[in-house]
Amino acid sequence: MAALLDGDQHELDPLERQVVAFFVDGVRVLGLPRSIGEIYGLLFVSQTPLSLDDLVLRLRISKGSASQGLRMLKSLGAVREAEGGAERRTYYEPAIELKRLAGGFIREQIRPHLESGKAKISLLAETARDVDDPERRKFLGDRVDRLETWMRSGGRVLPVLQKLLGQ
Amino acid sequence: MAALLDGDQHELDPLERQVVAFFVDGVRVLGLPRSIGEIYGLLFVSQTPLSLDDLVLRLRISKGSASQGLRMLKSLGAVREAEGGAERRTYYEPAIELKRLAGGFIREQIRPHLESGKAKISLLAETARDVDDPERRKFLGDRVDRLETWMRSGGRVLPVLQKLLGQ
DNA sequence: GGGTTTGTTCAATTTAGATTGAACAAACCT
DNA sequence: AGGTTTGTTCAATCTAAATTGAACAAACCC
Repeated sequence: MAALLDGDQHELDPLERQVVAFFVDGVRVLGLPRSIGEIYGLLFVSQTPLSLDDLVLRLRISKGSASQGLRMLKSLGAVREAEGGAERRTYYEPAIELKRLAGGFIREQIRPHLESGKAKISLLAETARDVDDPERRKFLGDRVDRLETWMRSGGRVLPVLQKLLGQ
Repeated sequence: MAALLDGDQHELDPLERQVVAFFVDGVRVLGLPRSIGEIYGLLFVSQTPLSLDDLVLRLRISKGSASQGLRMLKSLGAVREAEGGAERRTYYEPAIELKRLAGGFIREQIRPHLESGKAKISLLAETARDVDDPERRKFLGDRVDRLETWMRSGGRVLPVLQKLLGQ
């Protein structure tokens, strides 16, 4: 029978809620969905690894959300499957080294956009070269150069960022 | 009478559309609304400063969007009011120095979150100190320390970022 | 084989937040 | 004064993206 008064033993305690809320805010700043913050947050306060079903039960999110959220967190290098447990189901634990977290985010979220940005600028440069009016063409060439400078700066900054965060 | 065949002289030409689309994608990565990218993008390709009405007319966005978008862009230091023109209405031009753009973004979007993050971690630390079970308390203390380390790293990185982008 | 557990996929739904547009205010004119 | 231009505000609407949940698949059991 279902528990009376909704007195679920599944609910988060106040501390867990505080931590989860912290990470929900955190990932929003990074432009990631709320569920990512909830999942990572709960893993972060947990003393033991958690399974997908644990996340569904305690966070009251759907299996779909939990599955997709874990996939993204794995691709970011922010969670890993726990070793050991000869169990059937897999348990997850958080990566807590900033170096790894920042590295995954840069690799998965920033670099791809930087690359596609460079490609779009190349196309832009072509379009700008075909402009008839010489003065307009010159102006556009300057703007395109400016964009290329931005991208170069971005490319130079990322490795430094990674190095500084790896400590 | 309205123009026949929707042959508006207001529509963006293909090059302008390409540039606007570039910035729309760009600001989405930064978590800013589409209209911000449209406005900055059109200013960026324009050889002359543009007024709020110019933006409304050419981008076909509402006056509300244009007004709020310009306000945010001003707060980010990404646009400024053009000098000269003794006109009544104000004209805007884009800031194109990466140093200024990155500085504004860091000041307006990143630092506030970093500060509020530190505050939330302090509260978290208090909550964690009150936990009864000693083992649990120790674990949570470690996690809180980890968060504090992250924030310190973040704080150290920002000035370096600004310095590197200012070139 | 059938039954159970664990996890994935994706069309339909929900929701957060961006956009609209009408009312309002401010600054100018004659 | 009243009229016009320029820009702001904010409740209502719209839309893009996150979430759901049911169907499906895969891996194990007996």
